[in-house]
This record gives sequence, C-alpha cells and structure tokens, in this order.
Amino acid sequence: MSIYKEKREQTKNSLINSFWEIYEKKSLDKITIKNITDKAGYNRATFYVHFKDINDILQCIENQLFDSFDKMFKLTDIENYDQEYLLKKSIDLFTLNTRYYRLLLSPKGDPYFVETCKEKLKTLFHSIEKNNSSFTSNNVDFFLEYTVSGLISCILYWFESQPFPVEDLFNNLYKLIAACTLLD
Amino acid sequence: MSIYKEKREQTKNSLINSFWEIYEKKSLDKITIKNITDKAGYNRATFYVHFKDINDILQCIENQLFDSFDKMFKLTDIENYDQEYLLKKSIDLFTLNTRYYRLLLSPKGDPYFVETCKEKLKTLFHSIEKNNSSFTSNNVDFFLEYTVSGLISCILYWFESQPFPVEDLFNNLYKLIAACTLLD
DNA sequence: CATATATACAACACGTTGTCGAGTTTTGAT
DNA sequence: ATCAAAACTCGACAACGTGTTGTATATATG
Repeated sequence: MSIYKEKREQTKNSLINSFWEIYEKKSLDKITIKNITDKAGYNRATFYVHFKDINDILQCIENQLFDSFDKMFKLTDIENYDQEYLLKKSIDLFTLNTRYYRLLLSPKGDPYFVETCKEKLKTLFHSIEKNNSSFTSNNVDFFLEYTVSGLISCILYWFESQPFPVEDLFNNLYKLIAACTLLD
Repeated sequence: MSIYKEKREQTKNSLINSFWEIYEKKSLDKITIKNITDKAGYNRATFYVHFKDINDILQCIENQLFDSFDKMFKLTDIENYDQEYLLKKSIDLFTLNTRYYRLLLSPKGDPYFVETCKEKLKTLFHSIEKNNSSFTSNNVDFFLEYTVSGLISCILYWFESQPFPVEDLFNNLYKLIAACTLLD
C-alpha cells in the first residue's frame, strides 16, 4: 500500500518535472503529451492515468504553489501584519520558487495564474488597509488593483534583469506602495 | 485589379470579424480554423490564402490597434505633453476601442499584446519623466514598470465593472501616478 | 479573343488526441 | 506459495485539426 502510493507519486512527479523542463523551452500550445512521456520514459497512455490533459498537469503545479502561498500567509496571523512585513514576505515567497513564478507570471505563462495571485495578494493587503478610513470602498479596490499589479510586474521585472540586490527591490517597492497609501 | 483587391479585402475582413466573434465566446486554443471559415461562409483552405495560422489573424487585429495607437501619439508631439495630458489620451485610446482592448488585455487575451502596450506606454511616460532628475536610471525603469502595469490593470478593472464615471477613473489614476512621481 | 493571374474549393496525407482491451510486472494479503 | 490488485505497457482505434496540392472559376491585361 505504501509502496503503491510511493510509486504512483514518483511517476506523477517524473511527468510533472519533464513537463516543466519542456515548458521552460517551448510554449504551452506546442507541447504534446508524447513529448512529456517520451522525456519521462513512460508510455503515452500512462499520462492519462495521472492527468486529464496538458492543462491539468499545469494546474497541478499551480496548486502546489498556491498551497505554499497559503502556508506562508496563515489567515489567522494577518491581524498582526503591517505593510512592510507583508511586502517582505511576498518578495520571499516569489524568490523562493523563482523557477516557477518567473515563467508562470511572464507573458509565456498563465494569465489565470497571475489573476489568482493578484486576488490572493489583494486580500492580504486589504486586511491591512481596512483600518485606513481615508479610502472609500471603490477607492480601496482601485488602489489594490494598482498596487498589486505593479508589485507583481516589478518583481517579474526584477527576476529578468536583477539590476540591483533584493534589498533595493524591497526599498523601491515599499516607497512606491507607501506613497500611494498616503492619498486622501 | 480593383475588384480583386476589393474582394480580397472583403474576404479577409469577413474572416477577421468571424474570428473575433468566436474569440469573444471561446478561448483561443479551442478555436479551429474550420470554426472561422464556417461562420464566414468560406472553405477552410481559403483561410490559408490570407493567414498563416490562427495566431496570424490575431496579430493582424493587434497590428491595427498598434497603428491607431501610434497615430494617436505622434512621436514629434511628445515634447509638448505633460503627465496629465498623456494619461487623458491613454484613457481615450483604450476606451475608443473597448471591444478589442477589454478582451486582449484580459486573462483570456494575449500576454504579448499586453507586453507591447506596456512598452509603448513606457516610452511615452519616459519621454516626459526624463527631465525629472530625481530618478536614477534603474529607478526610472522600475517606476515605469510599476506605473504602466498599474495603469493598464486599472483601466481593465474599470472596463469590467465601471463602478464610477470615466472622469473619476482619470482622477484616481492621476493621483496614484503623481504620488509615485514625487519620490526622491 | 487569348493569356495570365487571383481567388476559392475539394481532396489528400499527416500528426495529435483521448480511449480501449489485453497483457506484463510488481506489490500486498492469505 | 498463491491469488488479487495496482501500476504501467502495448497496439489499435476513431475523431479531429492541420497544412498542402492540384484544379476550377472569375477577373484583368495585351
């Protein structure tokens, strides 16, 4: 029973890894299931034992990232966060799994993944900003949209060129976010 | 000669329009060439007379939008722009072709199109900001990345729900952009 | 009117997909 | 040791989408 599950996990991971290695080179719509199983050394039919289709294997990776996201930001702790701490942890999260985020957040990546990341970050920043009475309901949503999309784009921009150390990434972003927060 | 070109244009436009109508309902990877030609009333092979593949027909639409973009922002005039005027014209541009932008900029859309729009807007905002000596070279790029991606996301956000009149869209965005500009 | 060219079509060969039933090997239980 | 179940392989299948080629019709040119 335990060896069954282990073997199953191993095959599944092997397929996921092979998929990702191909995805790092090819765009999603050019990848065939045979590409993946050939690289992993399995029969094409084995793929369908573990996944529904190519999108399913991508979603599988994304869900793992979402799990690590949720683990990092336990909802019970949020009350004690401030903007600075939240930004720090966000940068930590993205840099920890750079290999996946730098691709998934890029134009070659998955726009729906970006969307979900944005929504998750919005929730976090909103819970911090909710005591700030200077925002009307509409303005908060607008501010969050602006902040979070800027945040993600800048982190991705930093991934690509890494023009300065991660501390400056934090400082630059913190300045920008703080400036927008202090509006009437 | 004139009848050929007219007929050609007509067929091409018919295919483009049919494609877009389908694209408004289905995601790109589910659209087949037969879908398009059936709707337009042509043989599938006719598609290949005018376009290389499905991506080519999308690029064709995008290029038309880029043309209207460039026409709106003649590079010679930029010297006389200020931040306020540039933002106004940007909002004009997007709202004028809402039908196309709201889809192409969305998660269902084309990330590479978004990327090009961002680059074009960056160039414009950069030419205005270049006199502002408070930015170092790295900081300018960073500021532009943050501003432009926030700008586009917010316009798209406004497209979806339209929670307030377009004047407020401008005012809210102007406040956010101006706040970030005034950093040391 | 004859010839050349442009447009659209019908048919073809090819690759990918998702599924199936049958067979093999490895593991677990009695 | 024996039997059952699980994981995977194999070969084959129909269905579908793709891109190309040769051909017929409409239009333009000399």
